Amino acid sequence: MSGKKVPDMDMARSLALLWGSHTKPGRSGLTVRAIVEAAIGIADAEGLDALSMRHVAERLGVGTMSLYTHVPGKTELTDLMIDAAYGELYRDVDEPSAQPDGWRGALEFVAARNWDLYRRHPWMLQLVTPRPVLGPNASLKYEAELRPLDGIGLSDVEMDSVLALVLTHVEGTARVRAGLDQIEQATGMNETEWWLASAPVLDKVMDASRFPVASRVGTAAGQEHQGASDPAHALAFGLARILDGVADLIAGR
Amino acid sequence: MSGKKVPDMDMARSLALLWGSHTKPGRSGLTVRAIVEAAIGIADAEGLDALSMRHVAERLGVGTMSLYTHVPGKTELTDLMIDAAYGELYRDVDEPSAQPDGWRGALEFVAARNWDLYRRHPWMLQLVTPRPVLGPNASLKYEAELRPLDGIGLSDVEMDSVLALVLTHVEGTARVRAGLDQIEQATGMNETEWWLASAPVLDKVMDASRFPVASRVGTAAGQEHQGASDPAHALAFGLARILDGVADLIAGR
DNA sequence: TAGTGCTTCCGTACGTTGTACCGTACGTAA
DNA sequence: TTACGTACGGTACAACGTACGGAAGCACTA
Repeated sequence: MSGKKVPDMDMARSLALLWGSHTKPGRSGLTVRAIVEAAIGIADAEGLDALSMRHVAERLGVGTMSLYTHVPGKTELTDLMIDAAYGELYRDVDEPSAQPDGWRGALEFVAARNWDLYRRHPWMLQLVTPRPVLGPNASLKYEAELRPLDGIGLSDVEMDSVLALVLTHVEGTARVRAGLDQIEQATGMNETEWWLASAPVLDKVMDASRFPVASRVGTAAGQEHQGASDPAHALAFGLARILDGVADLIAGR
Repeated sequence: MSGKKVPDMDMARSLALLWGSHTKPGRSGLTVRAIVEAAIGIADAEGLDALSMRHVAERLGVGTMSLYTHVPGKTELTDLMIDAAYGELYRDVDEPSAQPDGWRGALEFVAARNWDLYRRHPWMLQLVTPRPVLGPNASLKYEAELRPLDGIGLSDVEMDSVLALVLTHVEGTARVRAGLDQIEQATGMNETEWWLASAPVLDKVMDASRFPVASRVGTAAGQEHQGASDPAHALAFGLARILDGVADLIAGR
C-alpha cells in the first residue's frame, strides 16, 4: 500500500520537462532535445520495439545511464516524443479553419493531417494514452482543430464530441495501416501477396454453405481491396459517413 | 537475408492449433485449452503486461518449458486467446439479425456486444492485428455481423465497409476506456479525481487568451463528462452519427 | 515380462530490457 | 589552486522469451 507513485509529483516533473526551455548542454553536449530527436529517429526507422535506452545512448555516442541525467525515465521520454511530433501538425493555429468548404473541408483537412502524422510516426499509435500529454503543442492542436467547428450550430460539448469522433476514426484506420506495414516489413510479404496466397485457406475458413453472406462479401471486398482490408479506403469511406451524420445533426437544429 | 520466417509454415501451424480438436492431456494433464484458459485468466485479472510464460506455467503448477510442448510460442498463444474470446460473442449466427429495429438495431447490438467483450477482456485491444486470426470463431463473427446488412440496399463492398467502420469505432472508444481503467488501477486515482486535481494545470495550459475556443470547449466538455473524456458517451454519440450517415447512404439509392 | 522408442516434461542458460546505485571526472566559482 | 556540484557511466539485478538437451513416463512389440 505504500509503493504507490504520487501522480502530482510525476505530473509536475513531466510538465517541467515538456514546457522547460532547452537546458544548456553538459560537457558531452547531451541535451533533452538531442535525446528526443535521437529517440524519434530510431522509432521512425526501426519501430518502437527497437527503441531502448541503450540504443538511444549508442546513437548519441554516450553511456546509457547518462540519459537519466536529463530524462527521468523512458515514460517521460515517450511523452516528449509525442509532444514533439504534435509540433509538426499545423503551420499555425488557423490553418484548419482557413481551409475551403467550411467545417466539412476543415475536418477533412484535420483528418488528412493526422493521418499523415501517423504514417510518418507510426509508433505514436502504440503510445497514445487517453489522458492527453499536456505539452505545449497539444493545446495548439486542440484549438486549431476546434476553431472550424465554432459557430456552425453545435453546442460546446458537441464540438468536442465531433472532433473526438473524427480523431478516433483516423487513429483506428491509421492503426490498421501501421499494422499492415509492420507485418509487411517483418515478413517481406505485402497485403496483396498475403491475400492471394491465403485465398485457399480463406475459402475453407469461410465455408460458403455455413457462412453464405460472409463468403460472398468477403470475396467481393477482398477483390476490391486486393487484401483483407484497405485502410485508406476505410478512412475515406468512414469519414464521409461521419461527416454526413454530423451534417444531419447540424441540420436538425 | 536468410533468417526470414516463412509465413506459410507459421500459418499452417497456427491454423492446425486453432482448428485442431482438443488433444488428449499428457501425463501431467497439460492441454492447449488449459493453457489458453490460464493465460486468459491472468490477462483478465492482471493485465497483458503480467502475462508471461513463467506466470502461466506457475498458475498451472507446471514447468515453464513444458508449455512449449503444446504451444509453439507466445505469439500463437495470444492468437488462441483471441479466438477463444471471440467465441463468447454470440449465442448463434443469427443473434444480431434477430434484433428488433432492423439493420440499425442490429448494428447497435453488434456494437454493444463488442464493447462488452473489450470491457471483459481489455487485453484484446493490445493484441488485435490487422490480419484477422483465422480461427473457428472469426468466421462466425463475420457472418453474424454481416447478415443484418444483407438486402438493405448496400453493395457487398459497402456492407464490409459499414461493418468495419462500426467495429473500428467501438475498438477506438473501448481502447480509451481500457486506458482509463489501466491508469486508474495504476495510480488509484479515477478520471474525475484526476480532472479535478489538474484543473489549475489545465487552465494554465489552455490559456484562454491564446486558445479561446479550446479553453471554452474544454471546460464545457470537462464539466459535462467530469473528466478529460467519457468513452461511453463517445461510443453512443459516434455510433449515432455513423448510423445516420449510413442511413443517408442507403437513402441516396 | 523385458525391452524399445517416442513423447512429454523441465532445469539451465543466453541475450534482451529498464533502471537503481555508486564511483569518477570534469567545469566553474572562490 | 582548491573545492564543490553536477554530468557521466560501469556494474548489477530482476524479469522477459525461448533454444537446447537431459530425464522420465507411456505404449507398444518380442
